[in-house]
Amino acid sequence: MSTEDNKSIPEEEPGKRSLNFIEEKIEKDLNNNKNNRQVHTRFPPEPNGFLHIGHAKSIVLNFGLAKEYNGKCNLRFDDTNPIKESTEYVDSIKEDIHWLGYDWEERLYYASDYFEQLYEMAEKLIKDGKAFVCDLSQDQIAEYRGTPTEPGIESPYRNRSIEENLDLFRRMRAGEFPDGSRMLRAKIDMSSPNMHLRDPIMYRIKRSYHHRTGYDWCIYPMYDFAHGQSDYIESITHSLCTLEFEVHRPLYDWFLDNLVEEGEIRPQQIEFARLNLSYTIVSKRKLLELVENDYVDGWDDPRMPTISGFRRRGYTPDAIKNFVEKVGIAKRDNVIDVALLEHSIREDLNKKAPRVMAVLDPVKVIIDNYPDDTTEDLELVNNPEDESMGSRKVPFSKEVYIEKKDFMEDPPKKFFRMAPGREVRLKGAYVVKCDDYKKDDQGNITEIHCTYDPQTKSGADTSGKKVKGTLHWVSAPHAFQAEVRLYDRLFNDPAPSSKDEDFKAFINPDSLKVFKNCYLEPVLKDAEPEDKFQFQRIGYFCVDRYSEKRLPVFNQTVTLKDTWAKKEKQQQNQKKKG
RNA sequence: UGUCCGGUGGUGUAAUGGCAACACGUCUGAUUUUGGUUCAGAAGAGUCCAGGUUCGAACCCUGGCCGGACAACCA
Repeated sequence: MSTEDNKSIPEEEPGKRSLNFIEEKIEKDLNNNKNNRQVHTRFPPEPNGFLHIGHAKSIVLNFGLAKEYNGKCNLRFDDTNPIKESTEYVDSIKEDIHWLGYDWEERLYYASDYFEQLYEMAEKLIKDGKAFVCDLSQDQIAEYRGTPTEPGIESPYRNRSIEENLDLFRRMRAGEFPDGSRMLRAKIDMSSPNMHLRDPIMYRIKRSYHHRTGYDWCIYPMYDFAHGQSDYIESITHSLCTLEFEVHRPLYDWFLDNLVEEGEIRPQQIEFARLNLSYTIVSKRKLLELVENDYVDGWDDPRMPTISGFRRRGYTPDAIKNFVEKVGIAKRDNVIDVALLEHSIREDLNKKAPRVMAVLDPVKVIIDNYPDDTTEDLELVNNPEDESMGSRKVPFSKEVYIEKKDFMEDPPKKFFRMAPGREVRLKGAYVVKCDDYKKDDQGNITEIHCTYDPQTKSGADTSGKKVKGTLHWVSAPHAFQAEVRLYDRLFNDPAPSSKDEDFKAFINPDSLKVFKNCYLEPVLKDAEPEDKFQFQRIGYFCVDRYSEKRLPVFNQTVTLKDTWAKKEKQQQNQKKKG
């Protein structure tokens, strides 16, 4: 560094993107030969709910950093509160992480694996005079703790002898005292401006079945006494968590100061901002509320911002990972525009999803000059973005269905679709002209009559005709019926959880629309659950996870971008205002 | 009226003492047998404010202002 006199212009390194603040910190540690130049992270979920998009950020960060720096990332379940945790959640979490494409190899751990070691550490602190058994009630504890602006006062039990503390703590473990009657506290500083340092609770008595240790324990460590030491036990070098744990860091360090042995790897906690998404809630507690009160169809409802919800909705792991990478890592509070998520899935599916035709809200079109008993097998490409995806045969006949929305009796001038006297192309087939239509008593269009121009056959057009609009369609006799579910955002408000009102007041009543009589082209009969398609001109769809062959169900992942719909909407809004 | 952490286009993220960049979104236009994709382009911040240091400050210093976190035997 000292010989850097000639200010050489820094070489442009095109492959090197700018580092986020955590990567910078890691590289600094690496340069200082800290932790034997190892990088070891962990993803530490509590198994008390399903993983959501916010966890995806943490997963991508922790596993991604390990990969980037040739290190390892553990999966550790932070299971120190048995009353909220269960193996159902453990299983779902493991499945979601694997689905995203990450692997903890043989490093699957549980904080409950360390209960015995944690207990030993607690005894050590007692013996060192740094922890004591306190008999204060819950209310008294709160009272003695003070407030953020006023210091607390010391517990009358704070100065028990080491022998008495040790005896009492052992008897706590042995089950001699009722739940809540005593606890073990760290002896730190009741007047600290940091609330977390005011003799924090280390252990509480709680008789409850634990999903892994059963009834072996009746005392359980608190998060603060478990997390840092678990990191230490696993030789974690960089312990990443979200901003709300920033105030816990002095306590994290205090325990480590008193427990870490010479020469051992000492983990450091680094905090980053959690991910917030507009129009959605990312809070396990609130998501649980939606599930328990049947606002949604379980944790994996396609409207849920859970990993399993996105999966059922048709999102891909790549889209989620790309999204999270685009969002970045920093320390300021943020709200990500849900449009960025939608952009990520469209970007991915545009490359991967085969195109098919499906009519969601059908109206019949009869091509009067087309022969009665003829079926043509038309060849359509599966994906114009990727020739290697080949092509397929699509049957065409005298009667087809098109979308009701694609016909207007009296269209505005920029409407490029079917209308009386107008010509449009049926995608991959012919140009047809609308001659006539029928209506029922309520004025609904029931039938549209057209003539086709045989010269305009797709790929062999000799007519030289240019038409503005191209419609998707399915041949009526060949179509099969399916249910299609359209999803919209679950909440109407851009920030449903930041208001004084109950977040449930912002639930969008139209977040799910079910179309039961949709007609799909024949290839879709063979589709398997989770298969993904682009329904041309509509959006991306996938076969529902629980779909059955008898009556298949397709979920809309996301719409195609639709500049026509956008213009319509803007005009409507202007009319309302004007 | 405490401690800690943050304030850069509408949103998110860069620039680490040297021309404020990239992505999403928005708006034009072209291409298109998907009103998709693709392509070309535009608008939009002078970096919360005020001082200071410096030839030069988004970046360093001082003081404000604004926002967030913290008072569960939750994590």
